[in-house]
Amino acid sequence: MQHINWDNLRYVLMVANKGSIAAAARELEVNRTTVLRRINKFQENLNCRIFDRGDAGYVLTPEAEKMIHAAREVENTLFDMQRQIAGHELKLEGELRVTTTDSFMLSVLGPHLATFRQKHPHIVVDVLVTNSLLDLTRRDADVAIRPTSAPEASLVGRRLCDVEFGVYAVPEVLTALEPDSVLDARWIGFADSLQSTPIGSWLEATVKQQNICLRCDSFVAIRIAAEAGIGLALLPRFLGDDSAKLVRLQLPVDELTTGLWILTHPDLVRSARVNAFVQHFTEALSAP
Amino acid sequence: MQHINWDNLRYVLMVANKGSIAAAARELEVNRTTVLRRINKFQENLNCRIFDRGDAGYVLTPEAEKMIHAAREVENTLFDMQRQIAGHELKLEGELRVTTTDSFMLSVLGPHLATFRQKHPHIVVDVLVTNSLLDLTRRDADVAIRPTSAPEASLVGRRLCDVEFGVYAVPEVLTALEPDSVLDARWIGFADSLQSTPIGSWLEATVKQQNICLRCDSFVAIRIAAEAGIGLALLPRFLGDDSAKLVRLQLPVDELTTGLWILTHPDLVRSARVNAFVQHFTEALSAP
DNA sequence: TTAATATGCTGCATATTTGCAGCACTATAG
DNA sequence: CTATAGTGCTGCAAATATGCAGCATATTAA
Repeated sequence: MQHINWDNLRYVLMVANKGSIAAAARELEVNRTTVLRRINKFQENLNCRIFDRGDAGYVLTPEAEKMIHAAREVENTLFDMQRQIAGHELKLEGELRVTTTDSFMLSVLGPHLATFRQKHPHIVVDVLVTNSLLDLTRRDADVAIRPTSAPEASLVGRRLCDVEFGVYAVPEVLTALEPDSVLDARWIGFADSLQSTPIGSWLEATVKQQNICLRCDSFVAIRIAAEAGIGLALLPRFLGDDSAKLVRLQLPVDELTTGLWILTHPDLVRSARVNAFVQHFTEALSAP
Repeated sequence: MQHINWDNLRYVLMVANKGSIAAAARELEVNRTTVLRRINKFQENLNCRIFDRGDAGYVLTPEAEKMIHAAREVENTLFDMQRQIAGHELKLEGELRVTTTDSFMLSVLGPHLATFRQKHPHIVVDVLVTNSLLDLTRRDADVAIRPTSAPEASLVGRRLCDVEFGVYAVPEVLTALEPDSVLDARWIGFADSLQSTPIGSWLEATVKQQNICLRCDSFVAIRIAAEAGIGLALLPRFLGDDSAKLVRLQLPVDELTTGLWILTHPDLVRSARVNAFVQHFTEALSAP
């Protein structure tokens, strides 16, 4: 009996998740051919057809559903295991993965990463700047710094500071405004992960859909668009006030003030590296 | 972050089970160096020391205990999965693993394997002749043919026929016997898996320990030893009666009559191959 | 004591896996 | 319609994993 290669299971699961060899290969950061061959080898060893060819990739056979369920169990067990191990790591050295958005990278993390590096020269920080949410459960990242009104219950962390918002535009846009017609003007909206935040909800409730003329998933990009005169923009004040071209409107949006949080997985709270990082940024950014 | 190779987990688990690189390599049927390198790679990627050097191999570090527990869970999940898949295999082709002892191979399976092969030419039967018990849960084998008074509750199967026993010896040994001193004579005893059977218990209760001058884990080997004049032997009648050199004693051992069973795992009862095999041998061997 | 057997580990040769380039096919946009 | 972008798949070259031989050390048996 031929042993199945357990590592091929990881590939099978990714193809099942992503729906195609090519997409799975991108996620796994290997060549497409590798994924194809491993899938075929796995099916051959197991003597079981897991995938059928679909229009745009691979679809699971009905009989493989249970198998994928088992594979997911295995994956969860192994992620748990890895977090447990990482959570007990007491050395102030090695890799630490931190995720945040481009805007907070620009404004918040940049200066303090240098001081952290000076204090802990043997910790290698991988900063993952992305405007989509990385999954701390799956070890996509060890620490997340992001704004949220209510952190996920499964994570632990602390509030670093408040992020205040303001509505901004270039003077040309403001001049063209009719009195009391701010909400009928052209606005820059939110895409993807920004859409499902409280500020995204606010904008959706406040501005008519046809008045949204552009959507971005990044505050930096929104600022650039606003500076180009595309429309009104709701921005964190640290970004808007910092622009030489933008003027802030006297539109009260205090209720949108949001906490900036530093979060990690409960399994990682005892990790020396994670602790060092959280402590450093808490001290650097906390309100007095 | 470096992905851990899930297949290395299989190696880690085997080293944990066997206690040394060398023993694990034998079990996994790979070179020792391969095991060593995979262990080291796994520890390096996980940044966690799993094993310490012991006097005679590798011992688990205390912090790795939880990890091994998780690995065992993974293993069980994957064995379950494989059995589920194999259990739904409807083709009368491919590999089938059958385990039995050398004595039943000689006397029972041999002739009927040929007729099975004629009937099902696309099923490849791997016969695992061993006097130790293979684990059907772990897929060491798909079907077991062995004598037992009570099959394991977790397995399913049927009773093929009765195996009657008799006490045998060569005439020279019988001539040297004092009257009514059979139980004080020299006997050939049972080793390993035969020891913990009802016949093993009977012999232990019936013959004094100092009168056991040899132990074997195989009835074929016991017959050979008896034919060499070493002592008295308790043998299945199909083996003893078939010997030109051995004489059967008029010692009543009817209560030792044991069922010969064909067993499989519940997950495999719907497999076409398993069913074909079980049916064939049931018909061939069942009492009328 | 010596010899044999077991263990882990290192360096070189061989085998296997992976990446790359390209092909065929399908769907979409201009 | 053509061009582009996406998909899966095949064959060759490069990279990686594995096996083999041998060394060092420890244990056991004669």
